[in-house]
Order: sequence, then structure tokens, then C-alpha cells
Amino acid sequence: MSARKAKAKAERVSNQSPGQSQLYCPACPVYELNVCQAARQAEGAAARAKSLKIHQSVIHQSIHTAPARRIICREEDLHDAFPIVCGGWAASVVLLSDSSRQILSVLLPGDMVSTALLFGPRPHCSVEAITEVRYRTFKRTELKEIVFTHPDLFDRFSKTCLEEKGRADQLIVDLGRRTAEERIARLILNLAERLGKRGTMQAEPAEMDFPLRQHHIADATGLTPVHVSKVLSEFRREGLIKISDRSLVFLDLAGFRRLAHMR
Amino acid sequence: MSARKAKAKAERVSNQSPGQSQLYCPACPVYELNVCQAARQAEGAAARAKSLKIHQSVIHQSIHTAPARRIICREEDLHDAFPIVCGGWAASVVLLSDSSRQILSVLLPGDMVSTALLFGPRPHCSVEAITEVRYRTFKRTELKEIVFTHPDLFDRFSKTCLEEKGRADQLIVDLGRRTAEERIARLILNLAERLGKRGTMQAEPAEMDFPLRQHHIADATGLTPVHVSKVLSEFRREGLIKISDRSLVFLDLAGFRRLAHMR
DNA sequence: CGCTTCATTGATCAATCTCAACTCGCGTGG
DNA sequence: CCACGCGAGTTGAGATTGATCAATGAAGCG
Repeated sequence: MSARKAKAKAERVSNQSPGQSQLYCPACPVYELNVCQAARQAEGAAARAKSLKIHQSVIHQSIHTAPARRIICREEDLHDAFPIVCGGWAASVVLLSDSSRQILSVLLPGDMVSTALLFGPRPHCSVEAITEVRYRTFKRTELKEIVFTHPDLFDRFSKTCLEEKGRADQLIVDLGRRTAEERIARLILNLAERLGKRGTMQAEPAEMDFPLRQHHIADATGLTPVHVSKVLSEFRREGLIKISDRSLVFLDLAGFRRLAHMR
Repeated sequence: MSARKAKAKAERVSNQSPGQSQLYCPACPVYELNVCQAARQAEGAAARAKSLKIHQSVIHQSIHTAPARRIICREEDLHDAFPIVCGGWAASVVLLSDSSRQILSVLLPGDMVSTALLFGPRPHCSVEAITEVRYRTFKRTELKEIVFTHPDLFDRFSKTCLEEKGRADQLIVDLGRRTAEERIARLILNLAERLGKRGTMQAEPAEMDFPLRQHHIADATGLTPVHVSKVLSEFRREGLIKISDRSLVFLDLAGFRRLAHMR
């Protein structure tokens, strides 16, 4: 038992190694800049605060690491930096005055922390690390200049904004019109799909990294942690999925999909 | 009694007259194009399908009217047109297979029907008229060209996209973490605020046009029409607001705000 | 070892839904 | 002019979903 867990842990650690995280970069919105590859080669030598020449422009970036539960970006602060997640999971979250919280979206490697930060200093939501997170920040003014002068980058950026809006709209429908089971199943399937698109998962379905705690699921689906626990127990009892060691296995993908789409 | 109603009705009709609707145009995202003013002058003569020269570019537009409950734009269809609401209220809405529905946002005069339509033919949600709606459509390719070559227009467009995303995020929080009373109160106050910003309301608060049916409120807040009825009755009983003749009066604005913000 | 976070489970409660009946106003067609 | 049907809103009774409260145990960590 503890042997299996140790093995799982070792694998998880290797997933976060630099070698593995390169896989995410092609999905990154600034991939075309070649900033990250260049930076990675320089990484061993000078640790942070690099500047790179892209065509005619200079772009400054720096690399950061945040431990799980650390807030990367605070809603009420002003930011001149534009962060992009390189490794690990994070969540953009709104805190209410009674200390309840709502997760607006889960950020995976390659995701921009907030598209709004390209236009101004207000991120309009906080971002919190779920696992340990590695991320790069760029200077807004410089990145903005570059994105707006490179049509291919601009296309990619606007496409990402549209996708983000589409996912927000989907979440509205989920929260407004679906049951607890449907919401949870759809959250999981959406994450699996997004991970799949980034070439991160071996086979499309079957198994995935799943570092979310039940309270993250609760915050993302507008439910209570204890109700999440009950629903997940039921999924388990019905042989749909299995979650253990921060990893999720689909046992009956078809059935699970059916459950998520229904209504 | 019926005399008062007749008077209210007459006023409503006058609200929809061309003279009144000009007030909305300064809030319209294509106001800088001067397209609408020019078109309005030509309106009496040639009814539709006009072309106007803006700087070096030609832009084609046409004017439409949709009766209440008519679908203006269908999620699954492809559109080459980019519609903007000029008068009346509409809603962007997602229909589920069990024929329940979720309203993503209420469209007021000056609102773009879907920002996504500037980038491609898929609106990713349907749009339905709430009242009778007047709207103009532009050719996507032409409008896109013009928006991307006029920096002031582009700024306005991107600001609108951010605002839209911000409102979507707020709705996610409302649906995920707030009670029925809070959701309904916030919907109403948000509408009042948006109308106020467009210089449409005489005084900021006090009274506003309110053409929403209770089932619209239900679809926007993820509730049931009968529960909406009960909550509104309670608001009335507590002397917070009064709704009649498609118009809403704030009787205790401070109290109503308190109710909406709490949590 | 003791602390904290996380997850599970049962009992009870509250918010909201569902169903049903009824009213009202409006438009339509006989 | 009236009968009718329809959409909208109201109200009550009962069912259901998910929240709250509380107790417990397991795992990770200094």
C-alpha cells in the first residue's frame, strides 16, 4: 500500500520535472515568441530576470515558483506583470465577504493567468496555486506591443479569449441549470479534455493527473465540500471513476459521459 | 385604473420612438463610425441595405426589426453579419435538451449581439428578442477590418469584451454562491446600473423601464418562475420595489442594495 | 507526537422545485 | 358581442436537493 503510494509520488515528481513540462509549451500562447525555449537553455546559469530580443523588440521576463495554496495574483492589487502558468495547476477565484469562494476557472500549464492583464493593471479576480506552480511573468507593455504587432500571436490571443468566454458561459449554464452530479462530472470531463488537447495525457481518456482537493471541486461547482464527498462516493460506488493519489481513473467513460450530458 | 395603464402604455411607445433611441447611440460600440447618424438621416428615403464610406473603407449595413420572442440569431447557424442592438431588449440564451434555458446576459440598446461574431461565423449562443428589437447588422469582414485599423474603435471593442467577461464572471459567482433573493436583486440592480451609464434613465435610480417577464428573470438567475414570483412578492411586501406596467420603481434603494450585496 | 488538512458518514434542516389550482388580461374567431 | 384559449402571475402543499452540524478517522508534516 505505502509502496504503491511512494511509487505514485515519485511519478508525480517526475511529471513536474523540466523535461516533462516542455510538452506543455506548444500550447502556450507565447510559444511563438520562442521566449521559453531560449530562457530554458539559460536557466541553469542566470536564474531570473532575463531579456530576450524578438525581431526588433526586447521582452523581459522572470520565472517564479509558488507553493500550493499561495496566492499568485490578488484581485485588488495592480499588476504590471503578465503571468503565464508553465507547470502545475492554479485557479482563478473570487472571494466573498463571508469567506465562501467561487472558482471561475482552473488554470493549467500554458494558460494565461488573466487575459485582462494584457490591457490594464487590474486582474479582476485572484489567482491561487492548487499544486506548486511554476510561472513566467512578462512586462505588460512589452508583451502587449509584441502581441499586437504579430498577427499570428494576436490571432492566438484572441482565440484564447473567446475560448475562455465560452468556458465561462458553459459554467453559467452548469451552475444555473444542472444537478450536483452533472456539475462535478462535467468539471472532470472538461479538465480531461483540456489536458488531452495539450498532448499531456498519454491516451485521451483512461487516466489523468488530478491534484484537485474536494474543496476545490466544491468551490468550482458551487457546492459544499461534504456534498462533493457524497457525490464522489456515489460515483465510486457505481464504478464510474476512481480517485486516489492525486490521480483519476475513468472506469466507465461512456457511462460517465452520459451522466454529464444528460438533461 | 385603466386610464393610468393607458398612459403608461403611451409613454412606453414614445420611449421606443426614433427620437428617444438616439440617446443610446453614444454608448454604441460603432458610434465613432458615424454610421448610425448618417444612416438615420437616410432612413426615410431608402429603407435598408446602405453602404457608407468611412475614411477609406466602405461598410454595408442593414436595419432589422424583430418582434418580442423572435430569435435573432441561432446558436447552430453560421452568420456573416454582425448585429448590434439599437432599440429594445434582447437576451443571449442557451437552450438545453430538456427545453430548460439559461440566459447568459441581457442585451440592451448599444450592445453587440455576440463579440465572437467579429472573429468567426459561430455565435456560440442564441439571441432572442425580449421586447420588439431594432438592430443593425454589419458585414463581419468589413467591420473587422475597420475595428482593427481604428485604434480608438479597437480600444472600445476590447474594453467591451473585458466588461462582458467581467459580467459573466459575476454571474458565475451569483449562481454558485448566492441565494435566490440576492440573485434577483443583483440582476435588477445590474440592469439599472447599465441603463444609467447609457444616459437612458432620468435620475440614476428611482424608476426604470422593466420589460422582463418573470420567466426571463427565472432563466437569468437559474431559478423557477414560481419561485421568482414568490421572491418578488416578498420584495413587494417589504416595500423594496414595485413592478407594474413593464416598469420598476425602487421604493427603498438602500435596503435593496443591502440585500443584494450581503454575504 | 501533536497539529492541521482532508475526507467520510449520519442526522437534521432549509431552500428551492414540482405540481396543481386559480385569476387576470388579451387577442381571436365565431 | 361573447366564448375561448393562451400566456403571465399568484398561491399553497408536499417532495427533493443540497446545506449545515457534528463526530470520526486517516494522512502529512514539523
